[in-house]
Amino acid sequence: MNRIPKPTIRRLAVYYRCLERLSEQGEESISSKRLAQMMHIKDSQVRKDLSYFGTFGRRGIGYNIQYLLKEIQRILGINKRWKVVIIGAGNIGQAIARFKQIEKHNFEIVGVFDVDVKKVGKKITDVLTISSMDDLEKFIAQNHAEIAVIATPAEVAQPVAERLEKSGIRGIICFAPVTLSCNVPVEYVDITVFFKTLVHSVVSQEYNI
Amino acid sequence: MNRIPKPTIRRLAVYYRCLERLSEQGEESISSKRLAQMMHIKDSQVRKDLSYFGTFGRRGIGYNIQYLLKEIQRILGINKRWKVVIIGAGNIGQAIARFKQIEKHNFEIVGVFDVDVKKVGKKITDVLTISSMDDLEKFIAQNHAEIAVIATPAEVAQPVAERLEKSGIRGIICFAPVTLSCNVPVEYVDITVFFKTLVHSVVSQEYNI
DNA sequence: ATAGTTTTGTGAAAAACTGAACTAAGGGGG
DNA sequence: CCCCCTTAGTTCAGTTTTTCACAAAACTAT
Repeated sequence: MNRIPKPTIRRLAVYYRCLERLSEQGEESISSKRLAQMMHIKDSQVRKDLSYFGTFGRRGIGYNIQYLLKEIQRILGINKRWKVVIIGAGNIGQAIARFKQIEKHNFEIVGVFDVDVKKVGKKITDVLTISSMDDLEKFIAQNHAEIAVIATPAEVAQPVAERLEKSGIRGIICFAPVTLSCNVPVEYVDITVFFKTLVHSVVSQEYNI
Repeated sequence: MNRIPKPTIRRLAVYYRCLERLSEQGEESISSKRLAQMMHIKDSQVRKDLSYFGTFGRRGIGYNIQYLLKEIQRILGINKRWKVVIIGAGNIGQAIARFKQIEKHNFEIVGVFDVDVKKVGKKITDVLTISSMDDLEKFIAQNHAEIAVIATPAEVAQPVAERLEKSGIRGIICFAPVTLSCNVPVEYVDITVFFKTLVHSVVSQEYNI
């Protein structure tokens, strides 16, 4: 199987989002052209992206929305429920824990952990209470959590990642501003990086006038 | 001036983060090789990225950390203080408003807005109180805010973006799961997309064994 | 049927990005 | 001073990703 571009995977997740929206609006099918317009990309990009995985459309017609949703679900691996633990109950950790959208997309937050003993026991939502870091490994094993969110300060992110990996976690979303060394896939989300790249676009636009 | 790759800009923000860390540790200079190792990329990539903007190092020696920090600051446009408004005081909006890292990086959150009249007047931090959407345009003009964070539900993101653009906002960070139509730069941060791309890596790893 | 229109899937070309290799500096030690 | 090691800047080749362009398929109307 030939390699699939990383940007293609990202776009697949965005196609999914568009298709959900269209589905809610009662639409039944869509063309690559319209889907591309929704995302401000080229229609050929949409078709190429999908063609990496098979043929899902019908010439002259377009794509059946429900069918394509199912297929993208399968391709991305979101056709099963994933259990997620969050490490670090600061601003970001708590926001993620409370973020409804994640639950809706087949991710279930099963635990939130913090080193701060004053935070342990505090309720985050109706069903989530902050646990102690001491219980991390046991909890992950007992609950079969496979995904972890690192929302700790940068200094402790690496050791935390190592504990997670040893406990059987299979993928990490890292909000800490560090590059981790570990053998499971990691997605980095450094919020400040988005701010910085944004202002670069803002200031460099000035010269293009 | 020839176009600069978007990935280069993103990496520049990450170089900055690494240099800050090194600076805190009392380091004075660094080689492209070590910087590359910190980020798990190739050293030639580091040199290539920097060379788009000038020559900042000394052969045989490396880069002076303080000098390179200043230069990247200038390149990215974070050598001035940017005023930021946040639209939507839900989970994400509030978390961003309270997020210390952003303030540290020369972004100042000056206002938080929500349509919910029950939220208006509520304190988010010592200095931030939720304002009414009715006051948005006047507030942006009076406070000279240039950056906005959209943390609203998807349905209202587009009209909000249009109001922001008309009010003089020059760049938008969009947490809402939509693609906006507007004439100012936008950075999209759809948290659920990160979860989805992550699990794709996780499941596709299974086959690569 | 047949012609016309729409739209997919795909191979090939173009563009964008990365990486290896080379050249030129810079410093240290004998 | 000369040799050797280190490391930045640059060039060019290789790889990846996007875009183009067109054949094939499917529907509509006549």
